[in-house]
Amino acid sequence: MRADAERTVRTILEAAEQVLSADPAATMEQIAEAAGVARTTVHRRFATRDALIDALAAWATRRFAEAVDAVPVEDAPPVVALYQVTASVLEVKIGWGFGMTRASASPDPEVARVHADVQARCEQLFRRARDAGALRADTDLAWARRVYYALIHEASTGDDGKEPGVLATRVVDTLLRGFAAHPERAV
Amino acid sequence: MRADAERTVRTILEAAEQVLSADPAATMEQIAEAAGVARTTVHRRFATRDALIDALAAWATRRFAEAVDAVPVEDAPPVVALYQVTASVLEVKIGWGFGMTRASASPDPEVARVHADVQARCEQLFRRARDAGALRADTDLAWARRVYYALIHEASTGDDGKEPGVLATRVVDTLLRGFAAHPERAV
DNA sequence: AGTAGATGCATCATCAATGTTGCAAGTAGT
DNA sequence: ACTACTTGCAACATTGATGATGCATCTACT
Repeated sequence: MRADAERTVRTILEAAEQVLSADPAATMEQIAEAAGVARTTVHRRFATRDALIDALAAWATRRFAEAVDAVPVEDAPPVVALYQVTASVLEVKIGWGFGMTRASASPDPEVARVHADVQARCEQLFRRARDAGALRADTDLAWARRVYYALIHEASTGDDGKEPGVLATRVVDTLLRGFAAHPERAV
Repeated sequence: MRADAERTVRTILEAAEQVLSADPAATMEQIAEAAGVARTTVHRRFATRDALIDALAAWATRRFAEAVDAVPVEDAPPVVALYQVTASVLEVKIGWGFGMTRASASPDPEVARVHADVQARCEQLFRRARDAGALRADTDLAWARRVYYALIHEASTGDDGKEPGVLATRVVDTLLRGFAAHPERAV
């Protein structure tokens, strides 16, 4: 593939993530328009709509895996690692958008594997944090992970323009402390 | 309208909420199937797909408004009121699903008004909580509200079968305290 | 400069979803 | 029991999205 074609593919995928996360029923036309290319070009690169979506899932998964891999999780205290992972993930602008939600159902087993792998790393990180005493001993890890995902999603879709570091601080801070002034006697 | 027709409309709306929140691009056929009626019946009750979606937004908004109105927010300490509102909202099984996300963009000004009203009550509740010292003084109310919505959404879409009270406890607890064992020195 | 590859544009076929209608069978409310 | 309403079913027209193709133009790489 020529270099300009490679760029086009990336542009289309980014536009697709953007458009589809806003409206999962968006048409190829809308995606093409957002990418600034003709609709036929999209079809030349991705045979069918499903093929585009699968490619998007694979792409988003790869980017997230890279973001997570970039952090030496094992070498830092759990909470520090959590912050670094969060910042790294938020660095990837695509948000916890359309591509990621489809990754687990991808027909490509490799994609599903990578996605499950990232999920497992996340789970593991929370377990370490709990075992290290950073999280309460009775923490429901599945619930904690879901809340973590939701917070990342909120942070990534909200007011943009903020530094990833600032957003990561907000996410981790909220995840750990909540909003109460006196948490120990909140409930 | 006859009583059985009234039931059918409700069944369709509930099925639509269920199906569309799982897949916003779902077809009328899928909705009809989920409702256990013929597709033509859906079209008889809702002239167009948009009409169905608008009706769904109106219906969901009304149910949420009722759930919020059922709580005497002013008569209780903010945190207690927050818990009660949460439980009341979670009682309404539809989750923070498809209907609610469309309510703010509804063509019916009355629906938009009610939706904005609920939002304002929520905002107000958080402000009271902050002013009363229950939330930290530097709390970003918009962020807190978004996190609150996200938590309700997660709680309502997760493992079902749990009592609304249990879920509400989990939501409010997470919102206020987070997961840290020692919040005061978490960050 | 030359060539293979890439894009835009116009056009076409196909298909699935939408929306409509008529009719027969069933049911709520009197 | 009667009637008006409701539903299911089958058939149909319409529309919009999808996907394919041929051709002219342009551009990246050698």
